[in-house]
Amino acid sequence: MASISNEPRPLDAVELRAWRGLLRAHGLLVKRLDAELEAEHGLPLTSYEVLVHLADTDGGKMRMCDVAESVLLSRSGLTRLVDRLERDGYVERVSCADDARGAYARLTDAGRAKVEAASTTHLEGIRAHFLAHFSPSELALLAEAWERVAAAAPAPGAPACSA
Amino acid sequence: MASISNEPRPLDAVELRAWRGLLRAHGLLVKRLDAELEAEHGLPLTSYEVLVHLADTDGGKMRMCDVAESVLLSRSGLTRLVDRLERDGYVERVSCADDARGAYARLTDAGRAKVEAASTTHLEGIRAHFLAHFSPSELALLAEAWERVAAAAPAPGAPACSA
DNA sequence: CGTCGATGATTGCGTGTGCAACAATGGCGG
DNA sequence: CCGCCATTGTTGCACACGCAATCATCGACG
Repeated sequence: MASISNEPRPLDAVELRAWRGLLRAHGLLVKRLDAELEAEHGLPLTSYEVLVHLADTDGGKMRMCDVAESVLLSRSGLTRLVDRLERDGYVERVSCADDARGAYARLTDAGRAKVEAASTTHLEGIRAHFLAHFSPSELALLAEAWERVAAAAPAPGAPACSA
Repeated sequence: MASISNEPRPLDAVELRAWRGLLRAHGLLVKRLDAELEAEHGLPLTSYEVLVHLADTDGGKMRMCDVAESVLLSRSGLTRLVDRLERDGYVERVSCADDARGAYARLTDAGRAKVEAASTTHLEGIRAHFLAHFSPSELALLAEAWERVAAAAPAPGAPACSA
């Protein structure tokens, strides 16, 4: 790419639309998907995200800090969130044998049922509100690009606890 | 794996990476840019967004509800945010003559100076962490796509007060 | 001209989240 | 083996935000 000077020239129109569009589209999408999930399943989007990440693993359990990194939450934030999920019976904490400090969040049967039920409508929402606006080749491009972005933006200070 | 019949087919790998990548990239980007802005100018990203939108208008003033819609905040949220910006001397409230209910948020000289100073580093951040990972044609594609997404996801219930 | 529903802005309250502090444990070097 | 620092998870506190209620005002209709 053209070497960028530190000159603060403003963004051109396309750059501006690409950036602000990201902010706006993301905000609208998340708000909408969260509202749908909340309305149809009484489940906030962040809670759903946690359950999905757990469901994607063998045994449906993950270390707390790994979950936190996966959903971009602070450890304290995840503690409270798992408190709520545990109260609702969707996950349970299990201590792990090899590290007495650590704790797993493990999906319960109810939690797995919940996430499967919620997935149905959530996936429809993602398709309708997001995927529908991109061609397959555009999606492939996006998938690649996000990885470039994420790779260049490491989670601050933490290469994750299970690195 | 549980055999589910009425479940819509799950996202394929590309769709999944496109969607989760959006969530993750957005989260990382916003966190990083917010941290930079906070560190170098003591200005949270949301506050900066408000100031920028004001600076983009003639006279540097906007109706409160328009600002709220622009930055995807609730009216109450914006009220508090403008409270803080006013306390810091970056904006001031001015009542408008033609609608006694309404109020403008108007950029002060200090606010304009602040947003210009912050823009310098913020634009660098956007270029370095976001724009740098896309080619010009990809940016053009994104700009278009976000508008399709946003057009299909109207702000719930409100076509904006100054529509 | 008076009334009524709609709209703009603010406030009370509840909630979700991050930061800093803490206790418990792991892992490493002396 | 012991001491020292890093890491994990939790808790206290503060803060930003949304929702619902409220007040003032606008616009329209009879």
